[in-house]
Amino acid sequence: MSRPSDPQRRAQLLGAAVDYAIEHGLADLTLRPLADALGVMPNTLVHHFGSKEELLSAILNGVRDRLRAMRAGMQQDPEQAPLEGVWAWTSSPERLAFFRSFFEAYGLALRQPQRYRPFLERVVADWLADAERAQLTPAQATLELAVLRGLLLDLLTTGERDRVEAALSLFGRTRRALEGV
Amino acid sequence: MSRPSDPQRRAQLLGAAVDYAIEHGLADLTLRPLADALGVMPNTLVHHFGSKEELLSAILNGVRDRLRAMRAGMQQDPEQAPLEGVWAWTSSPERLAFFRSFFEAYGLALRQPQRYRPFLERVVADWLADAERAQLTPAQATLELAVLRGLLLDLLTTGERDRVEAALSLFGRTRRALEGV
DNA sequence: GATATGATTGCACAGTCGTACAAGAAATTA
DNA sequence: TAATTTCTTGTACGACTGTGCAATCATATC
Repeated sequence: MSRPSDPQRRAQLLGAAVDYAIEHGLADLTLRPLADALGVMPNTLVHHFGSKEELLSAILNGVRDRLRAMRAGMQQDPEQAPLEGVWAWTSSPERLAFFRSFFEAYGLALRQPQRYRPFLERVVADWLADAERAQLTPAQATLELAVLRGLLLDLLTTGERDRVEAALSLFGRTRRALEGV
Repeated sequence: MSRPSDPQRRAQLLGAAVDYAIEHGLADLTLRPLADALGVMPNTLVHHFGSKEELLSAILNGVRDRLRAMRAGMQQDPEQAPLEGVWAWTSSPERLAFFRSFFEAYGLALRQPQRYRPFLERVVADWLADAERAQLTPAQATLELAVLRGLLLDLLTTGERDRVEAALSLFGRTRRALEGV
């Protein structure tokens, strides 16, 4: 008796919006330029997401989901130590633009936790769940995540890959030293 | 022959603007509410800073300067290991609101590096300079900064202080283990 | 084919944005 | 006091914001 709602349409728009946001940033996002890029009217976005605020929240979740999906598809080099492998993948030049937007999203979410709670609830928990599967203790997983994200912040800030990777290598050595004790 | 320009006026306005930004956030900052809070007209801000964009850049630098000034005034407990002392000071509840804004500023700056270059140029370099004075190697200083900021991100995200501090303690142990080798 | 509903559009509106411009107030020197 | 410059204000304007409403198009069922 009626036209069924298309559940893929929202996901399709969201994917394109996430692409756009990663390229153009999140903080200054407005509906009209975004809608132009997607080839739709601003109203269409409001229709599918309710409001700009909800759209932005969905985009943040999309950025986080994309990180999770990217990491799930990551091929670990068996020659490398686990953390070094994750670092090599993470800090690869073609992914740095994404992580710039990731940290922008992270900063916005931290500033308005009630608004972006879904992002915050999983941005750490996802990693901990993966690490648990790798049989790390919560403390180990937490420390690895902190080192990884902290060093990534540094690399994005300064571009001084040698110094940053020397720090990572130092971390690897200290860890192995503890295991040897 | 003329009224002299007041060099303190700009600094005074900037200080109040930084206070306001730390309380209300940076991404959604607009001139009118800010000017209201400072008891001036929006034009006054434009007069002293040139434009909203330059004001925002000055605020970011102000946030970074405030962190530096706060850390310079930090009293280190001689009983504590250096890094644990810095962590205790950093993660103190009354400072978490500040660091929320700090990471918001950091995220915005990473997204538009040309616009906020002064912030980025010193947000890591300041720490490295301090660490060099403490006779740390660049790799050590870089790793400590990454651990500290990474764990702080985690704490701000999850509030799970026990897990985060367990990770810090683990880091301390691994470091001491390496020294012992 | 009629009909009902989702998806999209076009238009419009009220509100807010940054800021340009000109005038007044304040403060200094000649 | 007069002159000069900074600081501040008041007003105003055009641009842009998000989004509500009604109409139109598209796609399904009866």
